[in-house]
Amino acid sequence: MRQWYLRITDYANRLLEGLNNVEFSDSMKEMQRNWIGKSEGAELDFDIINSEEKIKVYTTRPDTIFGVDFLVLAPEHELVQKITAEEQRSSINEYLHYVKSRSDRERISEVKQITGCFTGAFAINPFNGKQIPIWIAEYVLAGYGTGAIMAVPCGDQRDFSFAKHFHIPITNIIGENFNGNEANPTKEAVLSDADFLSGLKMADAIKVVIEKIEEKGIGRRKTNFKMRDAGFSRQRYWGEPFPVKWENGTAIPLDESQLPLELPHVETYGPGPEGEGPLANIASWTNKKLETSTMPGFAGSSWYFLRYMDPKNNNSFCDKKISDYWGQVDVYIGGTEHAVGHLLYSRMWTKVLYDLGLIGFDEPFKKLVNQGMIQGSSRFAYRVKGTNQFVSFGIKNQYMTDAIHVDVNFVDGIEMDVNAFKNWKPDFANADFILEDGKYICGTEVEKMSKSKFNTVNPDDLVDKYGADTFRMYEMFLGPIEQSKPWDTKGIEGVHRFLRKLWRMFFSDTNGKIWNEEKANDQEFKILHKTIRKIEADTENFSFNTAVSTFMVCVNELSEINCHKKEILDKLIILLAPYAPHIAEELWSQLGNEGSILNATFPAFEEKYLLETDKEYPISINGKMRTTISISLDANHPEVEQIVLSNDVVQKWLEGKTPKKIIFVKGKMINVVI
RNA sequence: GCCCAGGUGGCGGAAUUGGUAGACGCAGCAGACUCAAAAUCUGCCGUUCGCAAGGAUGUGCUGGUUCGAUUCCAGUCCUGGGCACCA
Repeated sequence: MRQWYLRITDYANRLLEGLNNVEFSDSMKEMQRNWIGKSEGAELDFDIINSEEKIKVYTTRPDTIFGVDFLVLAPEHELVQKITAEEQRSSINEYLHYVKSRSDRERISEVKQITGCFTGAFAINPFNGKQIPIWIAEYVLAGYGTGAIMAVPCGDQRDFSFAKHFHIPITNIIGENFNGNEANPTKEAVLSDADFLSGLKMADAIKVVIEKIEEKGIGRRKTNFKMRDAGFSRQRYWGEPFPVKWENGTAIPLDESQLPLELPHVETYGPGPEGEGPLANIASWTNKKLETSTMPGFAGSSWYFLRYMDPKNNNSFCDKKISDYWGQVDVYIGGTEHAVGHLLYSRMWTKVLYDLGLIGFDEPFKKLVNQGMIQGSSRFAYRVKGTNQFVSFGIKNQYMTDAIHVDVNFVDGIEMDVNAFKNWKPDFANADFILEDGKYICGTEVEKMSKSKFNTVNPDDLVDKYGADTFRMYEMFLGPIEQSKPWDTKGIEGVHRFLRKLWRMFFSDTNGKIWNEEKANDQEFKILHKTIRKIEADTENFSFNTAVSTFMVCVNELSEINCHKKEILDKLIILLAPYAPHIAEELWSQLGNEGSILNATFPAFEEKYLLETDKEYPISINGKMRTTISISLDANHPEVEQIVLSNDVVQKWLEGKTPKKIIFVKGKMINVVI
């Protein structure tokens, strides 16, 4: 069946280069780089004895040309039949039959198995005229490079194993760097017994050989990519239809006036007569000779963000003036599972649209944030083999046991409620338990949340109990957004207490309203502006866990000095609104403010409230912190030295000696070196 | 095997360019309030020696650079993730 392909390989290099201009995580960039799989090397032609044909090999290590002991073709290579010698033909055919019988799965899973077959033909090393045997083997892939390699057993482990297995003599070109027991893939060794390359370091020899190859006209510098073109048709109904019709085997694009092409109504979604998509069953469709495959899911997902900018436009996918205005997506949040799919395709489409002049940027997403997964923390009980007896975690090693997932909802921390366990499933009704210290302790493991692992926690239950704000803030408080971490329901109390404490700054349980309209003092402004600065920075950095802790510190500090002033509280709850929107909105209204807090102006940070005249300097003796001294920030080095040396603690450590040196970093620290 | 990220208290984690390690929270311990409970509040909380003051030690491990290293460098171990006969 004919299939459509997206020629993404044409963009391989630009997709690679473009990674330098986007803010993706290192691991995300690495995944894309691996997938694109750029490698630089050379193609090299080998003549074949008694044949007009040449074998083109691809190598990243042309420096090892004098260590070539054989060539290997992929079994699917087009020259295999042509060059095979008569006396080898039956063996070769047998091997080809064997390869064909093996599924991809087997080929991948039995990687270590060495198989191959000699063709009976010989090639000639273009540099020294040496005759080298030509083999075929399934470890060489038809789809990569030229489907043929030059094998250098002293430098490549697969080649080495192959040579050993088939008793092919090994040439050593790296002297004592090769020990005869395994290949050494180094580039640092100095070449020997390698003609004009002898004495050169391998890494340097690469360039020399490539120049020589091009000069002799027997090959060329060549870059290869692992990435393949992407299959772009699906034999399904749901998907954008291709605006293409077929005339005598030629695909003709529909005229723009015939667009948009919409999916026809169908009664059933069964496949077409010859395995095509469901559209092949629709006469009104096939009569027009329209393409019956549809596009895959990543077609639409590659450019939807552009359509969002201009969703009602009937003339174009998105007016350029509008995409110029909105520009790239500033922040894209998603999982790593899209690394080599959607995120690569949409980068390519954006480049295509940019090349066509239809948009003004060639990377879709400026910044990508991969949120971590909230994992489950599973609990296990240990059943003694062949019994209905369960042994506590700490003493389970005295028995042969099977671990069984236990529902986390009847385990408090790690202590299991044995009665709840008995009632859980009929099988366990008569279970008995071997306890430690009167308790049944469970084993734990962090895994994906999954019903089958009984480690799921239902957010709705928690929202019912604590409210959406608490739940939302606790999720943020758990840790850095990019990190996966296990859910721990116990910790949610802390965030809940914080919100209650916040509420008590406005209303007392006994006296009702306690917030007031008094003027705030410098100390209160200092606390507020310290908070504004930190919240602004943390929010921009997606450091939500530290932002939540900043709110806690702020409320702790304001409570300590009994601040209930609207002037301060107004600003605080505006900061809080993105983190705990419900309570912030409610308090905003309770404070008598007009309208929604969402329309309030974000408070401006003012440095002046944080200016200090003194600094509590840490004083180190030989790099170890011993005490602190409060010193004016204006003090210069000699003044500081005098203050420090007259300090009792410093005097004690000096033991009458004179310090060798006093290091003073203004506004930071002081270190006395004895 | 190759590549990437990461190893900090009982736990989740903090430490913005090398400058007071452990912020904030959970759990725990002791206490206040209460008939009691809940709620709230106070104190302690890396390890270790010490009644205390204070000292020693401490960011996976071994070295190095530095007045000073969780932070930089080299090596090594472990965990998580990705890729994998890609020549």
